[in-house]
Amino acid sequence: MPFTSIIQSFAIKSLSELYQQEFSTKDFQINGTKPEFEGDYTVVLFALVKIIKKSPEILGNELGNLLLKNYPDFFSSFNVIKGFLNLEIADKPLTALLMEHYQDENFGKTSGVRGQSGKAKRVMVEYSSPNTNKPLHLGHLRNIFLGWSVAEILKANGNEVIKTSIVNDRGIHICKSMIAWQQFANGATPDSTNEKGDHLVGDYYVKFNDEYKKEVAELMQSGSTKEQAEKDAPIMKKTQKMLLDWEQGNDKVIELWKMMNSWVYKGFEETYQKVGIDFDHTFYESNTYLLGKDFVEKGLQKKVLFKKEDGSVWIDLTDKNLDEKLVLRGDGTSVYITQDIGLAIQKFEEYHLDKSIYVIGDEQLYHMKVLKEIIRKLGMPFADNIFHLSYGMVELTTGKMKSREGTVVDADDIINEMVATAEKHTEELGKVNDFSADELRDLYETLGLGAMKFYLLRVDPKKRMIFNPEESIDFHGFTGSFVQYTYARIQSILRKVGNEQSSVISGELSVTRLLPLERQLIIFLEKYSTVISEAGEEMNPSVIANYVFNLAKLYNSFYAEHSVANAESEEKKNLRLRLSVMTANIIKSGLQLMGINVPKRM
RNA sequence: GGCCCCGUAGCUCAGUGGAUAGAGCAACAGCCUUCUAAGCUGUGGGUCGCACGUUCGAGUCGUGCCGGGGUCACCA
Repeated sequence: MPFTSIIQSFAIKSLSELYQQEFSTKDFQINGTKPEFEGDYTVVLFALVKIIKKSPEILGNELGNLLLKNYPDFFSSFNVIKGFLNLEIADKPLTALLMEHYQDENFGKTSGVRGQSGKAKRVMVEYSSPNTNKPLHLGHLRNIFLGWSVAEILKANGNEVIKTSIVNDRGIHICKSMIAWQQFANGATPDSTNEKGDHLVGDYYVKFNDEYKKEVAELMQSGSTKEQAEKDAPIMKKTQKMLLDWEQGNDKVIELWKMMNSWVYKGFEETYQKVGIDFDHTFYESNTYLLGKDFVEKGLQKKVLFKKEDGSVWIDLTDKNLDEKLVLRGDGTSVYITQDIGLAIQKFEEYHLDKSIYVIGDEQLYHMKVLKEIIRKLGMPFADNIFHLSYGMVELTTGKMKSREGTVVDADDIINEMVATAEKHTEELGKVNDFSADELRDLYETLGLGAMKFYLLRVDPKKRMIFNPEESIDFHGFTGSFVQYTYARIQSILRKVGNEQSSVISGELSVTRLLPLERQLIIFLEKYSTVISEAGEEMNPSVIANYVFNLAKLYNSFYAEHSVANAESEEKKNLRLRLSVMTANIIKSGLQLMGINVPKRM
């Protein structure tokens, strides 16, 4: 049980003893004590004043005295300032915590499935969800790292998690790349051009738009209106024809489609592997896009949906401030939301989910609200367990990224750049000159990817972020590298004392008096379980990023102040070694929840 | 225009209704013959967009306004 919960239950018991009535956790709160005051935890007394009708000073002193008397092993002292009862934890529970958990690599995590208090047990997290007409960019990376990390955090909270992606592999935009390739590529393939497949296909998507613009301009010059020109442009007509051919299963078109998509998948897979993320299952839109139609039929029967004269089907959500929304075209073909309805339901039915999470940008908030509302109106009991984990767009200092205009930060480019920057920094410092080529490559990737993932995850997901391509991502300060560096430092100490495996630190802890930085560190380490559950509750990896950074900072202060290997006594050395091992374990564990590895040396 | 999100130091961001609002970057001043200086210590820098309101107490909650963004397609 976390310290705050322990203190809370102690306080409840002592309060009941003092004032002969029942108290609950809602009657008062426990905070960490502000650094400028003496103590570790603070009971905020104001709320109790109303219940007990005594001044905060009297109340605080009565409670403090009784807590000290009832739990002399747990508390060592207290003070009351204004409405705050500050409690200092005794050294004993702190050293006991250290003894018990310093080697525990799963400290703070919940093992097994958690069943209490209605928490979801079986959770699907959908992320990445790319289109197959262009390569991944920086915005996708935010999505991917966020989704992957949230999945790991939910696992650490005791949930069973299924990671999925839906690949948008059909539709007019795919046909654009295909047409442009037919027209301009002269049969170029990834092999013949030595280009990554997703980039090759993306090039022809851009090429399509160039050509399209050109044709529209020409038509307008010979007298067409803009609107008419956009309809008449030959390349657009060919593309629309191709989409129809695809839907009718035209062999040649399907063959081309399969070939180009396979290039893209190979390219995506390469990128996923490089950044170390994975999926348990992948859905393809070409398999799911017809799914929703049955439910539209059902909705019509139930009178949840209605048909207009032209045959198009709609849902009226004006009561929810969401307007009317089209769910099926007049010609009976699906729109975006039709297939989403089908897949959303299929997910729950096939996987028996307790919760279905979609990691999608906040531009689709409206869409996801509508989706949820439609499913609710269709009478599906799980509608409330659909959760849109929305995140802000990544923008550039020069404005939005637009793949059609080529103003995107390409995922592969930025990854390579980060790894290269890590290499440059490492060479300048010259601390690992004895590493083999393989070890160096691993280290550069650990550092480069670590910096990038930390950068994208350290901010609250719902905030949009602005990336300046001129300034590369930092390796100092509030960064992945800083945290990794702290880990490497600790490994260095352990190597020095011959305990690299961290398993042969011996001796009981008999230290009677902890120094301020030592106790601060232990108390901070203890918070880790609370941090994991908060991150899970909020589905927010930045909670972990902030914690792990502050832990590293605290350890570095401790490191500068006190020697571990040459401590003033054997007892102190023992204590500090354990403290270091536990810090390293938690850094490693926390970074792993963000998909970041730790280096032994850097 | 309707609905949704954001507004905290020069910049990027933290801050479960609680004490004198905190980090990082940038600037300045110190610290490597002692466990990795990708580090540590210190200094300067704030009308928490504005105004009312709720409360013992508001950066945090409510209402209104101002500024920025998103969205409201028979696109995906």
